[in-house]
Amino acid sequence: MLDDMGLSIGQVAERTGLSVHALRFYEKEGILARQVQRGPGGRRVYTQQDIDWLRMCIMLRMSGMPVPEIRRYTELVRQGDGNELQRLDILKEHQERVQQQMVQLQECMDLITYKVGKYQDYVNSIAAKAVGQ
Amino acid sequence: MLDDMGLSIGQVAERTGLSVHALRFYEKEGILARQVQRGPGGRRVYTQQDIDWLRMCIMLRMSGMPVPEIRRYTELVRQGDGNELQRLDILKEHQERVQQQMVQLQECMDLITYKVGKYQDYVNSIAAKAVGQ
DNA sequence: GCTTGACCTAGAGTCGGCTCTACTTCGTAG
DNA sequence: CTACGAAGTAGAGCCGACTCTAGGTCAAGC
Repeated sequence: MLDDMGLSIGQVAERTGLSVHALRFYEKEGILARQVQRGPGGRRVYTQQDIDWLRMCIMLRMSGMPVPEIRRYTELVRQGDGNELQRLDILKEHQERVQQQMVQLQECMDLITYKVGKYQDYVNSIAAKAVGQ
Repeated sequence: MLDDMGLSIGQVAERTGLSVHALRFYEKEGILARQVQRGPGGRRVYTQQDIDWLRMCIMLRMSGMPVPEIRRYTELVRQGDGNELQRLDILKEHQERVQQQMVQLQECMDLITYKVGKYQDYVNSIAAKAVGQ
């Protein structure tokens, strides 16, 4: 174990649900807001801030933002103040896509629910017949 | 052009938004409810029913059902009456997954909306300052 | 002093879902 | 008759996002 501010890659994996492989992959892909510190033996030492950032990245990924776009966003954040408008653009664009995704998903859900209803009725009617015999 | 009940693969591609490649791929994967008919020269001839089925498959795919599971469902339908309970199970399970997906997506949306709001405020405040100068 | 386990790197492999290539066969238009 | 376009087949290739392998370092415990 490391001191209370420093977490090993294994601990971060536990806390975020990502695999250690994925964590190294994300770092290589440049989607960590700050350079990960290294401890003795070249081991990665993560902070709570890294975890917070990762959790946001996980949200972005879950909602379908591709890794390269997360990288672009990360780079803006790394560059510091002055590019908030660009960050906002990326987020708004993604928001739009997520919105569309949700609409689509709802349409699918409606169809599935309709079919489930139909099959349920049918199955029930068969069961009723069997009982009524 | 074929007579009014028969559609070529190109026409089906247009009508469904799938590529002709995807249509052949779907057929090879066994996710067409009925064997596609063949016309002169071995060309595929689709019916309106095929299109309807494809549209449903598209919905299932869009909502994340993997091809092998669509195939399982398709096989049940092809087998005909008597397995409605199994079909219902597949649909219900998928419904559950879609439901979870929607919840997750909503969570992501909430975070994104929160961030967009924050950045918007910030950007507005900068703009206001610039005007006020 | 040897094993174990968590970590390191570089790079190869996997998986799903198409997408594309190469080559052939038609039917129609010029 | 030649060319074109749309179709056919079999199978290779691609892309994204991991995931895993091989081979190595190092500290702690037996």
